[in-house]
Amino acid sequence: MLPSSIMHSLDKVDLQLLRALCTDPRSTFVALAQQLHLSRNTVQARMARLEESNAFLSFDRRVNPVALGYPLTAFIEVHVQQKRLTQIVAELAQIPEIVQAYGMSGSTDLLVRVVCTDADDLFRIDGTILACEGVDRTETSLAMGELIPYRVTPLLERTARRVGPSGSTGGSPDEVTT
Amino acid sequence: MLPSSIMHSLDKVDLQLLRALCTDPRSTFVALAQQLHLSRNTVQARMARLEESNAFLSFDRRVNPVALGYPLTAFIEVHVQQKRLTQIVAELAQIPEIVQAYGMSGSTDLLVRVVCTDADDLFRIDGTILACEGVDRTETSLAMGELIPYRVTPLLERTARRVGPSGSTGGSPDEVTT
DNA sequence: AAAAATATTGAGCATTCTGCCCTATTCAGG
DNA sequence: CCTGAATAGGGCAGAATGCTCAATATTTTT
Repeated sequence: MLPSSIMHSLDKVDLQLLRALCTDPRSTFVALAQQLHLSRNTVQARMARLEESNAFLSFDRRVNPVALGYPLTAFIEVHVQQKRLTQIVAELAQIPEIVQAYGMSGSTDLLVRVVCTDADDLFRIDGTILACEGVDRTETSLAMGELIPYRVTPLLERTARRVGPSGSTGGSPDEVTT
Repeated sequence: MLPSSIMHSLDKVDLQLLRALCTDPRSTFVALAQQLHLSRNTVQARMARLEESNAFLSFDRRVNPVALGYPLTAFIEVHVQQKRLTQIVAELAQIPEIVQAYGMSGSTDLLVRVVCTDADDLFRIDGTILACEGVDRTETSLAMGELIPYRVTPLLERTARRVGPSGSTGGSPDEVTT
């Protein structure tokens, strides 16, 4: 579930902090303060606020599955009987190789992200998914490579440019002008 | 591109470290050492080794796009003229809302992950993608919700159980027995 | 099996960082 | 203008870090 605690909007300082952390995730508060010409107390307060407002997702996302021995990533579209959706999700959550699942609009019910050791492993996992009661059909696509690695820094930089000195991302970024 | 520097396999201690970091990403080395009954130096050496071997992906992945003002996530299957794939990817990388793109097997050429502010924004981004020379067709699916939030901890825990006291994940995890 | 290489341990030191407190100033909203 | 929130800068004690070192344990190689 998406967090429901986004209680404040991010201003330029927040964005700069996030950007700096993307550059060096182990930055100390002191270093961040120097880099951004802020007081250390401010960095501390801002970071606490970002934590509280769920600006940071889980550390899991930084763990490279390849390093764990799971070099393959696949996306499985899962077509289900709607009335059993909740149970199915609970069952899928018991499969460790399923690292994420979205409920989707349109003709796909679930988009399931899977990591696996090899093609046979993928086939096995697919079978496990299909064995769940209420799962009608799956369509598997193997990711051959991450051509654009996950990044938000272009967004951070653009949004920071747009909001100006002390503005915030309240509402839609596109509504904010410099 | 996937990192090509996975030069060593993770043993149980590495996995436990990663697991502990998933629980508390701001853990100090001292705290980790106490928690795992290790010497602080060992934690330090292990963390350095994990860093060097690309066990950690970018911090970007921890930044919640919702907090940035991008509450919607969508997956766009992009069908392209193969010979222009490289140029297309370069062009797609110029679009900040595209946060990730996989080259896929099968009938889908690219799976593009997009964050956006609303449905109109998504429609606009889709148009931008379609405007790239060599892009034939797109199919957009809107993620309605993250039913299983991204997690690797079940994998970490299972692999740690499997490898025993000092084993490692060299090769396929399924080949390792306790 | 023995030797060599590597990893771990625990101790230590100087430096830096953190959590927290405090007061003064600035900023933003009514 | 007033008020509350945020920022700044200073401070303190304790904790953490980066690094060194020698001894020990473990793993790998011969």
